[in-house]
Amino acid sequence: MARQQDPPPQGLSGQLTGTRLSRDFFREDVLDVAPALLGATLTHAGVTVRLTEVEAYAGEQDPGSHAFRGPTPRTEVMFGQAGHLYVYFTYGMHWCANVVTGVEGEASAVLLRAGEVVDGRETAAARRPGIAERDWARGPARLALSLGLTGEHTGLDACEVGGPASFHAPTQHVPASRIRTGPRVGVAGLGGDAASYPWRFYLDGERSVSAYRPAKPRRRRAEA
DNA sequence: CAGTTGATTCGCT
DNA sequence: GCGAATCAACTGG
Repeated sequence: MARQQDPPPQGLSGQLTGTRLSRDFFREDVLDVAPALLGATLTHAGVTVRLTEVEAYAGEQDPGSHAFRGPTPRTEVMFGQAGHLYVYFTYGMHWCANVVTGVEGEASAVLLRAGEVVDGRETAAARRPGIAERDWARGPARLALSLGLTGEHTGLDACEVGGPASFHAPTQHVPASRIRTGPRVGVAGLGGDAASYPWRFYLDGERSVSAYRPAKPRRRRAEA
């Protein structure tokens, strides 16, 4: 088959997205890739989301990572090639999407936590019936839903030219002063030490990013 | 706005 | 079995 052109990120007679992110971009250290993804876009299934919040997970060295206890059928893709998607199921009902980073075997990945829909709004609206636009991709499960990403898409190579998913760099430079960091959200296995891993990165002042909410230990209902 | 709660399936011990 | 990288709906301010 003839070599396909990089599919234009849809609609938007122009410059909503920058150059496509290559596999080399994702092969770098996850702590470098994660902040560099802020302001970048992910396009899949007719919708483009501009990323405003991500989290870094550093493979087998990271007690918060699904890869911490080594490869399993679920996490196998994390140990593979950078630029592939790792989409996992949680809380009995939600899908969340990551992109694998680093060298093969390292199992690091960036969780895509929030963004704003910048193209394919009709499609996104249909996928998020009755939900306010600012909430369409606010939160990892909502973001995956807006993009139509589920477990079927785990292992999908977002760097494959002509493939169904692609990342593109921000059109405008994102100043470092707009990037904030903080503890990761809802991560178990850290023994309350989430603050030791300030690997959540977000753009300050974005409506699609809510302020950090400490995960309050769930108080078992009504004492006495 | 902040805080609380039930929903519901899978992965791993 | 247990608990999860969460969400939507609801309450009260």
